Amino acid sequence: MARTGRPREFDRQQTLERALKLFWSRGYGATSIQDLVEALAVERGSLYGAFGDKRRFYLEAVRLYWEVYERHLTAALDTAPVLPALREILTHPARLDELISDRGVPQGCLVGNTTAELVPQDSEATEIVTRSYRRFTDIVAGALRRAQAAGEVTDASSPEAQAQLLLYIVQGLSLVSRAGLDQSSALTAIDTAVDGLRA
Amino acid sequence: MARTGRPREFDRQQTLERALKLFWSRGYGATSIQDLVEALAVERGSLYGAFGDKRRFYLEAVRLYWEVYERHLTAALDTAPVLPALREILTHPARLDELISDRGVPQGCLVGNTTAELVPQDSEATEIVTRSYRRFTDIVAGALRRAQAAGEVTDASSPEAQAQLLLYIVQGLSLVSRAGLDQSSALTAIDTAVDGLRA
DNA sequence: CGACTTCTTGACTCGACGTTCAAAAAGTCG
DNA sequence: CGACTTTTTGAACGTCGAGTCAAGAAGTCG
Repeated sequence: MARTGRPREFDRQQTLERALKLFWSRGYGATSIQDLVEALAVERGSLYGAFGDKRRFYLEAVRLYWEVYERHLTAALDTAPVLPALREILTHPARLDELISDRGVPQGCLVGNTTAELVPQDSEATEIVTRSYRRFTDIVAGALRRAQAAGEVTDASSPEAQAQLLLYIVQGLSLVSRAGLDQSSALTAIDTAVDGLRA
Repeated sequence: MARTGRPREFDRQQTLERALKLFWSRGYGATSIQDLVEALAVERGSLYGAFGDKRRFYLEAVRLYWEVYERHLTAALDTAPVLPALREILTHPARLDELISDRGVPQGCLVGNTTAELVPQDSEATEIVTRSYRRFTDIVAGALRRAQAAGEVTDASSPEAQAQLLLYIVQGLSLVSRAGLDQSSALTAIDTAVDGLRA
């Protein structure tokens, strides 16, 4: 099956990453196709050709966001001890360095933003978000289970309950931070949470 | 100062409350003036006359939302012991019974939704949201301080840090719940959080 | 080269949205 | 009643957004 026809002039992956940044900082509804055309330097028709309509484009960006985040999460928690890694994860709820190397960090977590804007009305978005949350708790619970067995984390609660609580904290922090972050009070709150897990 | 002119035919407060419900369930951007006209049974011009433009209308609804929530919060925490009340608050993050007596509960917390949608772009929304979060932590920290003094809550962390953490948890729970709530796992996570505060 | 396929470009369509406005209606005040 | 004020009503306006499309460009294949 030979590839024929005029070759694409832009890098699809790179364009998707740039679109992700824009969607991330402005949200789905507030980002117009025109904004994307200007920011990505790709004409409307080409975007439609490569990514489908706006909704599909956005959902693909969200999936990419989560893939990157999940890689970071898994890597960070694949070490002992777990609590310092957890603290790091809570401290940088949206630090996807690979994607945001240049500008300042966009606001909040894209999965959380999607939850606020499209869930539950959009069923496909709901599915993506639900799966992402599920993955988060599975990965974190796994790490906590090992840490409980190692005596690092208290077994007063199940790893699943602890992981669920951590999901709430990450998402809450990520959301509330949009309104302006008092770093020191956020850090002491995070320490309070982490200390609560200590055996 | 006599009131003259044609009297208003609709109840401003009641209309504001109904608009609040609509904004709450659909969000700011996704709620059109036409939606409001139909749901409130008030014509466009009358809405503009009574509430100003859409943005002012929405912000007034958010302010009302917070006033009601703050009353509930203050009342709930004005008792000892504090932890059961806190558990209740976490369990019903958006239970404003006065406003939503009929239909099902709209999704999430309106202040949190506003944060995701308008903050930080809209400075007035940012101000309202910031003040609401500040009030929450002040009220909760006050209750926790009394509870620490009474020996009910651990003093391993400051009341302020504990309150900040609780803000994250409430907002995170409220947000994540939009994607579908597994009641039992949410409850055990909440219990994990509350148990972590126990002295 | 010539047929074929895919991508590019930007003008265009079409609907939805927030907002305005003029005329009529319904009160108060003297 | 008649002057005055405010509200009601719904049509109209201008803007903007998502999505389409036709014509041309740039490749591959035989």
